[in-house]
Amino acid sequence: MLATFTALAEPNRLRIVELLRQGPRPVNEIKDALRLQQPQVSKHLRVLKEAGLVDVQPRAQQRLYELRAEPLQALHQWLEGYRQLWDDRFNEMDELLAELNEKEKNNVRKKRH
Amino acid sequence: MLATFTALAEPNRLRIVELLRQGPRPVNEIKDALRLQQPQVSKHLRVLKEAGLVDVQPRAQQRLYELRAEPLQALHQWLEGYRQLWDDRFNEMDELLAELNEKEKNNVRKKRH
DNA sequence: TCTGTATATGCATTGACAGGAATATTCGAC
DNA sequence: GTCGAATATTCCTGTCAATGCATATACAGA
Repeated sequence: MLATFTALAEPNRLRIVELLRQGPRPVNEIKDALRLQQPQVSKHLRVLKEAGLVDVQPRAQQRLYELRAEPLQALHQWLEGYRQLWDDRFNEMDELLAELNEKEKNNVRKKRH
Repeated sequence: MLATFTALAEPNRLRIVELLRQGPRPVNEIKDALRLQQPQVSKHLRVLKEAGLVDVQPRAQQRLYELRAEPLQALHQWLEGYRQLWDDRFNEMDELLAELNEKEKNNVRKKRH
């Protein structure tokens, strides 16, 4: 998870990932599409690869880089654990709990006096 | 998006977010739970706040920090755009496209000869 | 108003990392 | 095996950000 965030926390790497969403690309195409220098592209791709975000397949002297599903899927799943923050179903549950808490407070007050 | 990744690309900040998943917490509680020094907690919370990931509500001299839904939901949604990478429904579509491509290639060959 | 508690900020140090330029490697074509 | 195209690596430099420590601010209570 951390590794994924770290890899994506760099503007050009994020752009590369967004580009690769449309399919595998050789280094040169990435370089042209994003107006980067070739060495920087290679370096960013290295980082992305080490983070497991991309895979390479050699095609003659070219290297086709493609997105890997796993880390992104894992991230997606991780966020599911936070769904309660915005999901209505859970907001209803919140209200339910709030109600229960209200009653509880009242009970406590009654006991105190 | 980038801002969210940047904010979460730091181990202790990620831990803070994961802790806050269980509900709002004052600074001191975070500090104790994660064994950090109070100033660093405040600083990390500042970054998280500037990234829109948390909100604060003063409670006397305490500050309750709580997660905000929006950036995480946005991230979740962003990942939906990559779902095709792992979603079976889309894999089937891939196969379909691959089939079409095969046929196309054959057509091209026929035209050439 | 003084005190203690909770939190924030300032400053100095340090390490990580991105960019640029030059160079190295790989591999197919001839 | 030489050449050129595609890609990777190295070295250098500057910048940014995390940490530790010290200190400042905010606020409640006596």
